[in-house]
Amino acid sequence: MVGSSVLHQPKLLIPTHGNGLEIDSGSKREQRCIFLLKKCTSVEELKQVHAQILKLGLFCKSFCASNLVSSCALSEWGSMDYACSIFKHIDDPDSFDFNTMIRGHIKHMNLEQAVFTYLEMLHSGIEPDNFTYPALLKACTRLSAVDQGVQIHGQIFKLGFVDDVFVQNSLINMYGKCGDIKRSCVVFEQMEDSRKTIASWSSVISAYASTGMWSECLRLFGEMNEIGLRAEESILVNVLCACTHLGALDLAMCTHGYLLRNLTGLNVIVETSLIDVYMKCGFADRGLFLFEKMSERNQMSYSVVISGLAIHGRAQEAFKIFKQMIEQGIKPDDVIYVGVLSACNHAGLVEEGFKYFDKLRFEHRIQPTIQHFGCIVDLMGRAGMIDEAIELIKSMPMEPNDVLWRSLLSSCKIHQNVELGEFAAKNLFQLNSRNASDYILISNMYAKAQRWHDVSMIRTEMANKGLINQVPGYSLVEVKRKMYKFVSNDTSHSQVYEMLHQMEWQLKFEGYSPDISRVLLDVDEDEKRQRLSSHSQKLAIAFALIHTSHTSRIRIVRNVRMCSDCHTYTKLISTIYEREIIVRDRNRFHHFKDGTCSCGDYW
DNA sequence: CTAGGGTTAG
Repeated sequence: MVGSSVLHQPKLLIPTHGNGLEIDSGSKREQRCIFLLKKCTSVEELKQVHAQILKLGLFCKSFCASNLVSSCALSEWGSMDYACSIFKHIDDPDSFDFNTMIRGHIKHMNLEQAVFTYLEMLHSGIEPDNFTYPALLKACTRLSAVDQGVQIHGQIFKLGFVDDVFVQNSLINMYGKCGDIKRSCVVFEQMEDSRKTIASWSSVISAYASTGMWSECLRLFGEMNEIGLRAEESILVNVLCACTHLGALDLAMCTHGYLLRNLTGLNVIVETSLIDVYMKCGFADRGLFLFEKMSERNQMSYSVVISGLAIHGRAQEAFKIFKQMIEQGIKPDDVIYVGVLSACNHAGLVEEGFKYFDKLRFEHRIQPTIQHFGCIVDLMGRAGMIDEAIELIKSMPMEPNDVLWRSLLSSCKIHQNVELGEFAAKNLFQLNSRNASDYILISNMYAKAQRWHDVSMIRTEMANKGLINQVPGYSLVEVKRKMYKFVSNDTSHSQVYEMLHQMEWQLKFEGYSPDISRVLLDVDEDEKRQRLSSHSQKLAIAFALIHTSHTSRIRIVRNVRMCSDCHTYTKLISTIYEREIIVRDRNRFHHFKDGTCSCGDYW
């Protein structure tokens, strides 16, 4: 390395002999020192410059010591131990020196040390300045210590740094990362638009993203564009993430285009986000295509592809890529195993599920999480191995959660095992579920077993708990880059009902009759039929049929699982209207085409 | 004549 060979000959850098020293003016020598410090690429080199600074008696002059500390504490190659030892020798450290040390500790994740240094600073009578607070707030962010953050916010007020734009950005970010979206927003709203920097937008958008407020995230992104600010990479990654969760494929594609037009190359994070968004918005082939031509892949990239294929029910491909990953020397972690096991799940591959569950524990020595157990319990239950599933639940090192009991209940419904279904339901309700769909599940079980008395008991219980007419289900559909939301019995789009009517006529010709036996409401048959026909998914499909071109695919995102009537209905619609309909429900994708569904009616 | 502040994926 050029740098180090030069440093082995100190006299070339700082003339310590002959006239060199006397001729150079003092300021020049100090500037030379600072210049050298900037050029250091290792602690070893820094030590040599340090030695020369001491030898020349420059330590106490013109920020030499400060520069030594900052170079050592903040560089990629830095060492906090060494930085501390230099820092100790500074007789009268100023706020800059303390700030540097605090930032160094944070960079090296010694967060307690950072706070300690801050206290030391106060103790020495050095006033914190507007550079101190962003650093401290960063420490709070890392520690998720919102209470301390609030305290610091108070001090910022007192000391009058509250109008500093960097301090404000740090506050927005800190509150956001600590999950206090409200406070985060308050700081953001208090800034004048003209003073908001790209960092302010970035912080608030990522705050919304980390809280899962995806629509808000996109709304702010839109506002930012209106102001005329150009989005940067990290914001676009958050936007993609929002698209993933909302199923906004068109917007994701625009964002992809924007990235290609405005950046010279896409890094791993951006590429991984793109793959994820395509996979989870029902465009698996494009996600796969991007994955294949990635130049650099990491654990995350494999993870999104595997879990993406899983929700599309493409288990064999997921297994293949999992194998490739291991061959590449990338270790699977617990999240990737959730992907692999859920691939087994969505395809009903019981043997493979057991195989991977063993591999996870015994080959890769990962502690199974409740999600892994959840996959296996679901797999067993749906294969009819309900007793075995219960044994597994009993053997778990952790308490079973609602997801597990719900899955078991649903398996009992499928296999008509009312006795164990009641057991599962009892456990589920002990976890204080106020989920109307859970009651519907158990009532469906009774209905299937023709136990009408129990059905009505459940109905009464629901009414007592105020769960009737709760409308939890919705369907989102994207038309011309906007997401439209439908809930059951939505009357806000009158056109849709005309369309539905027309669709029903066509469906009748195909031999469809609505399955009203599971509608739990205490209403007459006509009303039941009416309720069923206005399920949100049907409304969304009708809306899309009206407003999109005949050749385009219809994509729907749901927050709950599909009812079997909607499933049958959608299969038929895909034939009658010759449209591909892709529905993402809470669990997975259903790809309807020519009267069949990619899930093979197993879901 | 000094250095330093926000942010990106399962």
